Amino acid sequence: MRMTIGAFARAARLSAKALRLYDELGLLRPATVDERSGYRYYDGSQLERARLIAWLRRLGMPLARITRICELPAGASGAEIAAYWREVTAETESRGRLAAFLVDYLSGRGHVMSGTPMGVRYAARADAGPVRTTNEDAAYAGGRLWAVADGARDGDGDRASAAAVEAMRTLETREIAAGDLLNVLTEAVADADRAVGSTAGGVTTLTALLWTGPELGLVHIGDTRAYLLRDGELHQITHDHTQVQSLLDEGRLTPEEAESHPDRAMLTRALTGDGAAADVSVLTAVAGDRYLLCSDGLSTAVSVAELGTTLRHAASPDAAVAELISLAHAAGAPDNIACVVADIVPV
Amino acid sequence: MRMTIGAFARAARLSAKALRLYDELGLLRPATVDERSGYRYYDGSQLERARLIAWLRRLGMPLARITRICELPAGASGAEIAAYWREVTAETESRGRLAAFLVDYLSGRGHVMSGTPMGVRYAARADAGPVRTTNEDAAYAGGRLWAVADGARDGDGDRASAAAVEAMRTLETREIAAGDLLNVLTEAVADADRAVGSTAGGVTTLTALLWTGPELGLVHIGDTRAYLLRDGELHQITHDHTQVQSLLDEGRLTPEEAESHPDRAMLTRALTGDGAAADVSVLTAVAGDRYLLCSDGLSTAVSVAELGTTLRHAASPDAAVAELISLAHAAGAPDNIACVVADIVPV
DNA sequence: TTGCTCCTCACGTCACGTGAGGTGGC
DNA sequence: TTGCTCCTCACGTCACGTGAGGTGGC
Repeated sequence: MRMTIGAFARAARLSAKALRLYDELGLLRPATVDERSGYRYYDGSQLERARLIAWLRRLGMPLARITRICELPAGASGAEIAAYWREVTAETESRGRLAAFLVDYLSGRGHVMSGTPMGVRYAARADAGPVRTTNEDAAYAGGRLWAVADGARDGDGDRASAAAVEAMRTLETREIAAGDLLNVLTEAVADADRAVGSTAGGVTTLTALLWTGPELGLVHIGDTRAYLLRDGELHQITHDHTQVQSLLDEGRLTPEEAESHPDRAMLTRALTGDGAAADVSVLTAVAGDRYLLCSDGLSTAVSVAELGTTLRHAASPDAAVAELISLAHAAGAPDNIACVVADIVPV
Repeated sequence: MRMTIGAFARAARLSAKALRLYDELGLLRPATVDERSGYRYYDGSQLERARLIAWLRRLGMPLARITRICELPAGASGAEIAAYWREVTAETESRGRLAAFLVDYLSGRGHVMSGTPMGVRYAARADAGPVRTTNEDAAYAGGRLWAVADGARDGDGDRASAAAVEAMRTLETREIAAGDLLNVLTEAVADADRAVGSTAGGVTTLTALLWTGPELGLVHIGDTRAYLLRDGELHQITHDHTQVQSLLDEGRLTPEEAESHPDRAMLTRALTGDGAAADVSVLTAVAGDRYLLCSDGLSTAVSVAELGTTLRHAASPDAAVAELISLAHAAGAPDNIACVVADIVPV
């Protein structure tokens, strides 16, 4: 069935202008072109391809990628489209995190109290545990930066976690302009990710806090965690990047099922060296706050209730870290444990 | 603090080229411009605005909209950004539905069986129920189209549901090219939405099936439902667009809590006359399939188990419709009921 | 013959990136 | 004085939309 460009455009729901462009690019050539007049004639059998192109354009796919997909057999092209859409979703999610942060930041602005000047006290420990002889966990606490990282057991995990924490340590001395905290943290994570990439295939989680006055920057990727004890109540302030947490979020798993899930440790995000998608946010600290950063070696061995009790009663960060690690040992924790406790105190 | 364009660009994480454009557009003017050399000088206090612009650009917001947001006070600008992001999310979701459909379609292509030629048998009824005297529900069944619609009780609901179904009826006679079913359905929903818009503020749900050979187009928006009985098993093939369903999906509600939720009828999507976001998909019918379309008047009064039993045992679509409606009456259903049953039969 | 459709330029949109070629400031 | 930075064009990118001005086909 011979169709003019106009008829074909209407049937395929594309503009004539677009069809002329696709002809020029070689993406969709007319069946015949009249030599004298230059009129393009399409065949009805070309409609299927034209409609696929129209759909993919509506998805926002660039023409270069559409060209590649059109070369593929039907089964493979479906997989390619699914892959494209996963990319779009991932990118939208990462922009969504930025949007959420911005909204928070703009609504909270102006609330900054002059308040009492505050200082910090802190303690850190990375423990190989009673069972393992190697330590893939890293912990660090300094005047401004507190961090834990948990390297994957297979491969170069110990070096990956150490490299990530080491990269973050440049933040200890870096000057940070007001309002630039989020940018600085994002850059630091990118640096840490590159540092991880330079190990031989190492993978690690990272959870870190950066103290800059009442503002406290939080960076998080993987299943290490940050908790805040404020006014006697313990809050988990990070969200695990694990398969199990995703299933929980979607309501496809109950908390009880999650605890005994065989793939409990399967991460959905981590520092791998090829582009980090960490959560980055900014909190406002209050004198009296006590922060806990820890690897899953602690959070799976010790219940939230016990974490809370210990943090409430420990006299100092040092004491808290020591007690938490002996609690984990008492529970028979087979895994490495990284643990940092930091207090915000009036000065 | 006076800064050159280069220093300011580095601090704000924008390019010098971008800053020159923003100057020209009036979005971000330099504090001073040297008359002789044309050099731009910025003040440190302008960094906050520059950083906000940089963040919004990273979100993908057009400069025109950024300009409007920069005029707003901090609180209002947060709300505006949240509104923008909701738009982005809604648009991405609608593209995501298209992507999912495309992937399905391309993986399923080639599976089309030559098989036995198939015909259809169908019955429809819209019942005012024993309690109500008005009927906001509409039901229709013809040789190709089967549809139910449930108008909102306040306002022009009866006319809205009738208008939506009436608009869809043009599909009964419309010629549909192979592979064009999705486009045709999308257009028909847009027409139905416009028809609803021409009633005085009416709002309605719509669930419809269009029979075109082994392919069966499905259109769905709101809390009317479609079920499929195949091989003795009943499947719900639509997903309610209600608040309660969203809470269920997010795992914030158990199925038991959902049943007694006070806002059970609160819709998240419907035909309102200002742009429809209906789910559109294509199924492949099999001889022996029995389809049920119904309004919530039936699905809330009669359990899924009873629906299944009735559909399994009824000898004909007519008998099934009659039995389902008397079951609903027996359960004391106070609401209107729209109900369509259609069979795919070998000929 | 009259519309309608088709053709090819060519410019506009959007928000820049990336030179080219020249000058100002320390 | 030597680099470095700044300036203004100007073109390229992406996928078209929208004319202008002219011609082909029934």
